[in-house]
Amino acid sequence: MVASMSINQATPILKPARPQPKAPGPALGPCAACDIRALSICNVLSAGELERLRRIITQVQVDAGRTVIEEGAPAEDLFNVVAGTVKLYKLLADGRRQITGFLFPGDFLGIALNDIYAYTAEAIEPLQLCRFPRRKLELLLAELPRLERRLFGEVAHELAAAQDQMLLLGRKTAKERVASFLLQLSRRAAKRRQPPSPLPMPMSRADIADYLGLTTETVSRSFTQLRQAGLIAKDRQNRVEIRNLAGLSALAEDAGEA
Amino acid sequence: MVASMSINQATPILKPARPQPKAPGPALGPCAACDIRALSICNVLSAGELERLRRIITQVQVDAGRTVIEEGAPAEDLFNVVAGTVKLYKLLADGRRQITGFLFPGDFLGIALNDIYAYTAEAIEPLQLCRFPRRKLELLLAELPRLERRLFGEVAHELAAAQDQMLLLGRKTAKERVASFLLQLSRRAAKRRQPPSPLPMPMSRADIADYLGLTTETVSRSFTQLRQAGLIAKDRQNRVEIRNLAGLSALAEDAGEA
DNA sequence: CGACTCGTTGACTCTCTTCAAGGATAGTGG
DNA sequence: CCACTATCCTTGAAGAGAGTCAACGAGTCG
Repeated sequence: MVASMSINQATPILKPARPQPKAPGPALGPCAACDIRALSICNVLSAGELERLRRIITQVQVDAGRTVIEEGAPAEDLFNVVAGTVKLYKLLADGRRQITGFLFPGDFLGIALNDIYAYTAEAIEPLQLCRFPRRKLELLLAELPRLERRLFGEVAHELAAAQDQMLLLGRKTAKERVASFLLQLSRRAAKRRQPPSPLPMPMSRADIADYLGLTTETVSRSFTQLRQAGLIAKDRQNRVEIRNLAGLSALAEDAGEA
Repeated sequence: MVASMSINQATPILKPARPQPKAPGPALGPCAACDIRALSICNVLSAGELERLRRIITQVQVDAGRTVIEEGAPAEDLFNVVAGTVKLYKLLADGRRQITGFLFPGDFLGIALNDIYAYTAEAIEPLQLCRFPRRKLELLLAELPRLERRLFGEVAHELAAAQDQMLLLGRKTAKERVASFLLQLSRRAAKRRQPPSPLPMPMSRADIADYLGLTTETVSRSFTQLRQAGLIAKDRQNRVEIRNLAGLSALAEDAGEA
């Protein structure tokens, strides 16, 4: 029974982009210099196709704590995370919150069902985003089947992750949940070509709790238990070091997981 | 900590179809007589397109308790549920089970990520399925963009449902979970043009428990509470009647749900 | 330096689980 | 047709894991 009232007034304000620091290739504009292109949906496009995509993109920035999209609002845009961390969540009427996912650079945001966003997305860290107007993107998708396929794969991937999370929320103990969470962060960091072990933790304990279906206290206690068991450690920057990957995996993992 | 050992030996046996009772339209074969076509992915296809799809379809039947697809197995086929009920689940190494969804006639089955099924699908009732070989279907999708879009929508829908379920598993009480479950069944029945109120319950208490992240005992007790509160009732066939829709919704629902 | 937020830890509570038993229903075989 | 068994559902009593309430320490910011 967690309320998790964030004090931040989550007003959806998207700053228009700061003037781009003009990358070398003038044709591709910001895309040429984009260091997460290889991770994002853009990675299936040829130079010419990328240029077409670029034309409908707006670069936007979002301050930490601000809302990018809001549950129930008309789904007018989709986004690609270029830099920063995002949390997605749904609320119950009385304020109970469930975080359904965290997004990192390269991740895609905004797939909606009935032209209505099904969840809220809020910046944990200052964000750099690529914004795609939905209408224009849909027109483009009809002409770029590879991009559409890529997007399909993205959604299928999210679905698989959601199913893993259901297993976690429905059947794992607190300690197992935290272990699973750390391993997930580690794997995703590795995919972004970042070190898998001293893990930066931009999200708060409350965020982790609302992601894992626990309370901040229980998350904290679980961290302590894992630390005392020698599975993890913390450095001064509050990063989490994985000391015993096998042990952590044994604790977290289900029958067959990636 | 639920084990939910089902005794049934879940061997994946797909019976080749019984000889089709030859529907009037000879061209469309089984599709012409298919009474769930309007619900399924087929509903976006013209007659000619449907015929192309039909050519790659095999009709199969599955006995109750048998496995249709198995977590970890190579994803060679996709299916459309024509008749019967399916449960999808994932297992932990020690046998704990999480049911990630139930499928009813019209629902689609088998979207996989890395050509590997991410979950097991088991028949609750005897099934009638349309089987699509994945390879052939993929080739066809490239030529039938409408079908691909339809499938995309299907996956997006599943994702949204999964997010709702995460909210349920992470933050709702036992009574709220059961109420949500009943409403979900009711809505889906209505979509299939079946009466939304005396709800047939083909799944066992154990299945419901593993779907809601509870135990059979807690599910049973919650049912009793809802019954005593006058929100639901049961008839002799074990169907659940919704007596107070508003009350049930108030109990179940989050901020903004369909 | 004080006010604030965040994370940690402790003590107690409570919801749900676990363990156990009884009742209902369906299928089987004498 | 009626035991007899097996399975499922329900109910009760006791127990445990996580939640709630509360306090304290550490780091931050104005």
